[in-house]
Amino acid sequence: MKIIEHLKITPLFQGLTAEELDELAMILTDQEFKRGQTIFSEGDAGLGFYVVVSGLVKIYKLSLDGKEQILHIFEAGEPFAEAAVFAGVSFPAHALALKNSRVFFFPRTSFIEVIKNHPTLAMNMMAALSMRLKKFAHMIEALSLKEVPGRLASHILYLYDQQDDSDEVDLKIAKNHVASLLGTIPETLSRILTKMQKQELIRSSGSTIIILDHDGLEDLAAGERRL
Amino acid sequence: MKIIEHLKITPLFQGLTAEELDELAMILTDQEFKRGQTIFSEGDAGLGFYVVVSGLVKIYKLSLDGKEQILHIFEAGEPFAEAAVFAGVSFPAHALALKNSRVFFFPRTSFIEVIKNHPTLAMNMMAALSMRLKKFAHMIEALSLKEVPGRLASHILYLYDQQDDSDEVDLKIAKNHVASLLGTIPETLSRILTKMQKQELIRSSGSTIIILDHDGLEDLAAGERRL
DNA sequence: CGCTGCGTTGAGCTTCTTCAACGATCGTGG
DNA sequence: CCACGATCGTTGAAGAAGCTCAACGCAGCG
Repeated sequence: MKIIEHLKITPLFQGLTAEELDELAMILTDQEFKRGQTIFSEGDAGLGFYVVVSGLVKIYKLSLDGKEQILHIFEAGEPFAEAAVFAGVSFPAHALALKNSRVFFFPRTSFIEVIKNHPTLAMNMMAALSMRLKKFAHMIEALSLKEVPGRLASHILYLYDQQDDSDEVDLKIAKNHVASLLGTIPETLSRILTKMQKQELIRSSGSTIIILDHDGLEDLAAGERRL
Repeated sequence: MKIIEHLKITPLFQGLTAEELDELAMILTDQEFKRGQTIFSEGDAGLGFYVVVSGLVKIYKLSLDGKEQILHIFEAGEPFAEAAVFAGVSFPAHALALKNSRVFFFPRTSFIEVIKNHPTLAMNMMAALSMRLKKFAHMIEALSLKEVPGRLASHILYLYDQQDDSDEVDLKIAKNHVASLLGTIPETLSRILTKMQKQELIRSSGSTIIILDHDGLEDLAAGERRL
């Protein structure tokens, strides 16, 4: 698949003319990362941002004693590390490929030149940044106001909305990572999944969750019920 | 003080020409809120964004059982609720005036017209959104990877950096609110402040903290030490 | 076949919250 | 100016939630 084709289906670049897409294609670098490979580390100079073409990328923070908090998991079509470009700072987190991944890299200075002259792109970028902020606000709320069962229920329902149709939801990442995304540890996650099964809220096998009691999960997510 | 004067010293509007500032002045509404008054509530339609002219505004989330998590405290010159404008969604949190406050309100549609034609403003806005994201990422990291003493130490040092010069730091908001900002409750905060005093890390009287042991606080903030 | 990473379960412990009581402070109205 | 209520702040005792440590099963893969 050609570069332009990929750009065309990237939400961030919707509404751009063929010329604008060409301009972007001129400045980007096509990069490959193997599963487990680091894309950048916290503190690295933010010389540009990325768009995932294929694969899966996690953005995460580490504490001194090695505990990990995942901030994002990005799939094909999603940009990441854009904030570093505009804030003009170093990356505030680590990025690692969870699967073999292909990404486009847009160098900071060239991209700024492009975006200055293309209001549509700027509007798209502001919308993308705003959605990120909303997601983060939601995460802060979850971490501070909800207990782990609530966060998990909320996450399962979020996945359900994303992957519409059936009651069968795919976690898409290892339970390990789900724990880190929810701000807890694998042991706690495991225990809570077991409890949820005992209460007939879900059925879990491998990385597939079958939702048995929708309303029950909603109540948990809202904090109106406990396990 | 005239509206234009206020706009001129607002960081978000730095680098704009006099004509651009005039355009902005044309579309804004000048509003006053008394201490304790709600500016908007979670779920309200995001019809525009605000800039604090004077006073103090808190942005916060509430849980069902009434616990509060503060996302931001904004002072003069800072914009808030910009994300709702570009994401085109309802406000994801509540806003309330902590002191009698004056704010400028910029209606969504008019502002979008302006920003489309003024790249400098767009760049400033992207920078502002990016700084917000960075702050949120930091908050998520703190909530998930640090314990309360670490978060408090980190917050004190943050204030210290903001209010340069002396070792005397002003919390600027009630301890109540500090607790909510750090994702904990007043009781816990109080106990930890007491412990920090006993260990000669700080001296606390009212809303003023005197830093006695800088390195000790750094170590706490980094998680290399406990109380 | 054995290794490594993932997942589960149990026991004990730490941290934080909850509940309750009480003192201090501040602003307001009498 | 004082009295009052409201908000804020502190301290104690008990309980809950989640983390640590440890052991073990299981699967995938070289």
